[in-house]
Amino acid sequence: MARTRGSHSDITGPRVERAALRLFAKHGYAAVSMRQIATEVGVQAGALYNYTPDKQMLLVSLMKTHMQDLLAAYEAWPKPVDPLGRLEAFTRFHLSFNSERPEAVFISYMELRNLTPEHFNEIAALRSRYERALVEILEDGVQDGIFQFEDARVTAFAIIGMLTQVNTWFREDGRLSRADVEALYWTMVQRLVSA
Amino acid sequence: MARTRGSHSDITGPRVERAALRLFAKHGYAAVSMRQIATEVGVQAGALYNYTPDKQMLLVSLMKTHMQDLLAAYEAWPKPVDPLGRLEAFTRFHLSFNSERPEAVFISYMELRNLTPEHFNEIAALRSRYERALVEILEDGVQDGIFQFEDARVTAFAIIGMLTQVNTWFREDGRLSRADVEALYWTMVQRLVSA
DNA sequence: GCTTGATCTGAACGGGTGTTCATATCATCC
DNA sequence: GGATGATATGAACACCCGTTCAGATCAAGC
Repeated sequence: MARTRGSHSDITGPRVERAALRLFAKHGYAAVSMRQIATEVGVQAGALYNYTPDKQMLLVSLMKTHMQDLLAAYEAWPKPVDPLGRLEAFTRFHLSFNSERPEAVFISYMELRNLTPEHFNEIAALRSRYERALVEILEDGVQDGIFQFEDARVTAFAIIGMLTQVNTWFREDGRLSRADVEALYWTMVQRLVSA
Repeated sequence: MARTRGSHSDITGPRVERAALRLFAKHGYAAVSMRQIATEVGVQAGALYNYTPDKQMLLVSLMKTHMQDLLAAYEAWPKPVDPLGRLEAFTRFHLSFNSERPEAVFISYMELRNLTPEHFNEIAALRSRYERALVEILEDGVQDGIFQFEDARVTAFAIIGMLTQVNTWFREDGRLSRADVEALYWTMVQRLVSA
């Protein structure tokens, strides 16, 4: 038998990506086989190669898409002009965006080591564009005299580190709502930088 | 031929662990084969089974050892009695301990998903003992009136998140020394909690 | 309703996987 | 110096891997 229900390129393609995302996040890139992904999609392993040249590019595509989505969404996020408002926007954006796609966030951090150097550099460049956005906010705030700290880059790393860590413990049905968490972290971010 | 150079149980054992630690950290548990570990040790794959019942237990053993080392080292670390001094001790201990064994830290965070539920719970219990130590410092400081924040557990997570993240960017030969980093982060931790 | 092209199957490829075990080697003790 | 036990080899086991491809199937266009 061949396939039993017709042509579904535009349906199968996204399903392959979602299955790969889910399985890579759960078990790790190396631990997931093409046959497992195919089974989740409801297809034979060979059919996956209509949608990706190989397994590696499936991972690269997921990570690249995620980083590009991150940058695009951040650019589209409403931002005030004053540094304090921009810092609040960054904080809330980061928490909100990351909480909505924990699997992609996890993969994009965790599977960097499974990339070839070229792909790694590509992803790293996207990531550092995002980090630089925060550094610029911090530097602007210092010039305005409303922020104060010793090292903008380290402070930016600290902020991103503490915000990203939320995904490791936050649960939808837990003690705190998303709004609670946003409020708590925005308070902490302010403490970290306020003059 | 059999082995060519005699009995080395007490030498080979640690070498197996070190090789596994290095390779798991670099490529991920699932991506590393027993034959790769054996090659790094300079032995055939079968010989590894003199030192571990299977591959899974090799990982579990590394993670458990790391977490136990962490707790033991923290208990042995000199600690003042006042909350502020204890918080500084915790901060400096965490940075110092983690910077000395980045591979074990990485594995213990990254490979949790490759553990069976029982082993996962065992490791998670050790980890939360460590986290609870920080929470207690924070709560004591609030009672003394020298700390102030809205939620001790979230603050503890934030602190640990930002401290642990250092390992992702710190380089021995970078712009900042370990002492620089310790000082910067101790300042930031104080800002996060001071009344 | 026939053709075309996209999509999928199913089998096959060479090679790698974790693990076991009979056998060989060697350090140590008597 | 011969026996013993710990340690290592190397081959084998059954199975899974990513990838390829000829051929089957089906939707859409004429």
